[in-house]
Amino acid sequence: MTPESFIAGKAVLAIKDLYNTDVQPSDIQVQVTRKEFEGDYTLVVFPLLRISHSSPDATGKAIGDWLTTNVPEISGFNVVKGFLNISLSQLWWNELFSEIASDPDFGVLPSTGRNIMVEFSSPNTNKPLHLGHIRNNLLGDSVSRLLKASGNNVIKVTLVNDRGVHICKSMYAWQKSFAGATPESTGKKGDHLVGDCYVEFNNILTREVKELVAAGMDEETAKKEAPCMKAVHEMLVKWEEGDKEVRDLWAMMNGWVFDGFDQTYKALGISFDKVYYEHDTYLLGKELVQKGLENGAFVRDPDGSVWCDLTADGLDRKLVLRSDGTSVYITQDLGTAERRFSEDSLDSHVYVVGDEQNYHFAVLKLILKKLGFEWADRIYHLSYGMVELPEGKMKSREGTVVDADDLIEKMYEEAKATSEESGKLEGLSDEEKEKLYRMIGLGALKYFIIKVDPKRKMLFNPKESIDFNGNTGPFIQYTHARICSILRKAEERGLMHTVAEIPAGVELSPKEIRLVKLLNGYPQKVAESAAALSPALIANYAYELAKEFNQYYHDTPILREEDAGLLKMRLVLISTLAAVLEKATDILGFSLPDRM
RNA sequence: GGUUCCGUAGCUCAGUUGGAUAGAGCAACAGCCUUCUAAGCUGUGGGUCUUGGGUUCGAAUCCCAACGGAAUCACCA
Repeated sequence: MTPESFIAGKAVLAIKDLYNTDVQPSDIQVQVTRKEFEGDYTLVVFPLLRISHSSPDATGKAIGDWLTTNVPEISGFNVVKGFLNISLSQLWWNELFSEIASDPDFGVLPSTGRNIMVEFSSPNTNKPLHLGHIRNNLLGDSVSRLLKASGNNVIKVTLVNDRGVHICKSMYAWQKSFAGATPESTGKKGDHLVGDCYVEFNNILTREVKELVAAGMDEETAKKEAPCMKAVHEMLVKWEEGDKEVRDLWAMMNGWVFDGFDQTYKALGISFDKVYYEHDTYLLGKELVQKGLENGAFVRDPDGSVWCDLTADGLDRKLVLRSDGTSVYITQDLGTAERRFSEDSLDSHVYVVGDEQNYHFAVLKLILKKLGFEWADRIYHLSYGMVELPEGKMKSREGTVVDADDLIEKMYEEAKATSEESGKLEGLSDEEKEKLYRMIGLGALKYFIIKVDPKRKMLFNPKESIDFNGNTGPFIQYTHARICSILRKAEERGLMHTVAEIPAGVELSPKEIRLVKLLNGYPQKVAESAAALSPALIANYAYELAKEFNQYYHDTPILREEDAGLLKMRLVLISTLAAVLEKATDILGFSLPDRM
């Protein structure tokens, strides 16, 4: 039981006794007392005034008196402007502390038995990953970990967009300008090579459009009539027909890209349980069109196209099948959703996709509902904002994208430079050092991305890069390293630190109580965070906990403490802190070093 | 134009069922390493929470309007 609910429960009894009125514990507002006031938890009395028919102060005092008299765990109170600040006894804190410290599964929520699929990353295979993809990947990975920590079975999947015009463009440009070039021959990572082809295609297109416009054609038409565009569409048709030459080229170039992506995923520490490829799934959903026509959800226009009318829901009419009988993007999304829910017995499905597709997902859910799928309500679009640069959106054509591989490497370099400067890593092997630099660089990057509320767009300034001081991943890593350092030294001295060894009657200081309070809030934070699909809440929690420890560390002796009981208690406390920090950052997707 | 989202310190961001004097980090300035790791700690300055109304004991938070920004509304994916 949390202290909040404990106090609320007792307050219910107090109100019954004092005012002869029945209220529910949920009617009682209890929050952690703000730093500047004395007390541990605060009961807000304003909502109770209509029951007490008395002033805020008098009501607070009456309830406070009742609680201190009747509840041994409550040791005192004060009332400030309608806020009843309650202090809990040392005994209470000792018990709560040992409960938390002795539970190895603290913060692991009970199993829900629910199967949740999380789709994220879902890259196109015509260019390498950039910072925008990093946000998607890190969010998806972290949300998966979060949902798992809250007791769900999580299936991480990605849908690779490996077919379509975009990849044909790269293929065409390769034939035209790069024929024969391979990752091996150029020494380029495969996805980057294919990305170069894509850029080259745009150069060709621009050139051709310019010529056509110079010859008197308007730009719109020129973009369609350009020889390279026509060639690309021809290529797409050939691909669909299964033309061997086109398919071979496609398979080869996609292979390069997959190799490149694998390296990036590995560097980010990200993996999937299942990989879907669009060339396998893009025809799904057609049978659902038939179903929709039968149950009246869809209508067929005279030209043969099929639509879903969503105007009654405040949206537009949505095309689900072209007049030529081919499907559109949403058709395959309908089909894949249906297939996944039945194949994997899903209870819900989270799609990590940028907020530019909010409309698409609103439409998707609505149509699925109209098709009669009750699970449509359990589809969640984890919509996140774009990553912007100081000069605005990233534009691959203007060369303003922040490349994922470059950024990861840069973070590693900075971690290395900072570490070498500090000179604290003496005695570690080169291999261990390398591992550490990677860990710190990745921690900095991941925390930087994850700490921001997903739904907000965020800004990345390449010039300022990502900090290693202050509210950052390395700060949390550093905190952990500090704790480990103390525990190492304690071990060298043969000092054990188990809850059982703490003598009875050891008193927690106000700062220690603050730490226990924070620790105590962790499970609830996980639950809240999962409900909101926002790992940012965990990130902020981890920072708060680390910050609180550093303040505590600064003015509280641990190994130098002479009182053996206090020393034991403090060792237990800091090892519990380290454990919770590890759990929290594990959800965020990065690791904490033992030293740095 | 319709719909949706956003607007908090110079900058980047917290602030979640409405609660006390709106908080961190960065940047600036002033301190703290002979003492458990200074990637740390302490302090100073910095705010019309875009604006104006409303709801109420109480609003950054909820409602309405205005202003500013973003996304989207394809027989594209």
